[in-house]
Amino acid sequence: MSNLLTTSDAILASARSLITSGGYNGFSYADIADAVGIRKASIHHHFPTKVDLVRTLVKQYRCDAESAVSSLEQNIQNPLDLLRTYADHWAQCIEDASRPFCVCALLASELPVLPPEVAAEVKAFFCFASNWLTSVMERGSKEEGLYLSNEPRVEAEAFMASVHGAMLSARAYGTPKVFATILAPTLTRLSTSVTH
Amino acid sequence: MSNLLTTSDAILASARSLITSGGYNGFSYADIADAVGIRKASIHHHFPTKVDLVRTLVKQYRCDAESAVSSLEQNIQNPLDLLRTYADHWAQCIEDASRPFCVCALLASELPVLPPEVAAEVKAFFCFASNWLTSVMERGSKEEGLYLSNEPRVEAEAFMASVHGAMLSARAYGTPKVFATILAPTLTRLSTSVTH
DNA sequence: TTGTGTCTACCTTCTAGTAGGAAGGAAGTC
DNA sequence: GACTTCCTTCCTACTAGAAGGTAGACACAA
Repeated sequence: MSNLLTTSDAILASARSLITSGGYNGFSYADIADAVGIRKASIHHHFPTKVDLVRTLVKQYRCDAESAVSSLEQNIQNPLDLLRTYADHWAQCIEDASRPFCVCALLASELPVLPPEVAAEVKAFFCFASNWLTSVMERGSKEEGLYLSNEPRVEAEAFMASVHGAMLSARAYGTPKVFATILAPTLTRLSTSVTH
Repeated sequence: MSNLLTTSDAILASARSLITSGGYNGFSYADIADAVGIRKASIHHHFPTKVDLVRTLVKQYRCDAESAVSSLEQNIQNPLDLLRTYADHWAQCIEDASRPFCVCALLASELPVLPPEVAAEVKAFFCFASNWLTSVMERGSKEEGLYLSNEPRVEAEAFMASVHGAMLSARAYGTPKVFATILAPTLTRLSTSVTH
């Protein structure tokens, strides 16, 4: 019941935290029950099956990202600043350990064993992120601020891959700073071109 | 037993394939028993616990990588060619779907819920890969062939992150070719520097 | 009086792991 | 050669606990 959020929200929040730790098969309804302070059966009332829960979670994650992106676009016009803000967002999440991993990046690694409904939502997130980054790259190269060496779509995919790979490295080394260290050169390269 | 490999090798091979599909919590001894054609209890004879099995697997994976790298170094001198071969290796694995993911990259995403012994082996692999790539970058910038915009260590980490992120994208989109598409610009950038 | 949220109690299936025995080979002893 | 002993490998049969999920009752509010 509702202190700040509804039980259903608390379940989703707990599930997200558990998924970012260990993926789809790394948590159970019992774990959520412990974290939220209710019984397993109560979770089934809100989300009849685990698939329902995670599908809802990923869909909501994507919707949140979509609205965050559109409010970002209203506040920041410069494409390079948009990319910087995007990278900073993840850098902060990793430093704070609040949300140390992108839910969808983590679930993507488990894709072959994910229930199809969940897998579809994860794919949809990748498409959304790629499309947005591509649009930012396009604007940056047409207008000003970004120097692309390849087509916008390719630069977008490469940028997203760097972000996801850097998350993995930060987790593997246990040193959050490595995320920013990896991303900084990528951003520098997009903002200017050095001659040899 | 023993057509081409011992039972113990067959178990390890099966476990690796299962881990690359769904991670540490994504497979069970029953899955391996089905795949290898023996009973669960027989697996426990070779690897008393699941931790034993996966620790052995990851350690062997790292040792294989170390010997593969040192034989690579004997055949290929040019640093850029080394990086290209490294990227090609993974591109082929992903295309063939034989080993579509680096075991350690996948396990790294689950690190927080991994048994400590396994987590330590995964970290050791990251350190090995990073050290090797750093040495390649150093040689490439000192001798010839590579144009680095940053310190060798940073370039190495960024390169590794690109590889891991590209694996994730290839899996998410279900299109293996995206791996090569993402890596190609990175290799081009290291091989030459474009002016604007 | 109908719906919502929670509970206890239970079910089935899967989980890693154990106990103990059967089969077979290798090696030593007579 | 025959016998014993040991070791390895695999088996059947089992355990305890965790997994996802269900049934049905209680409380309370609209």
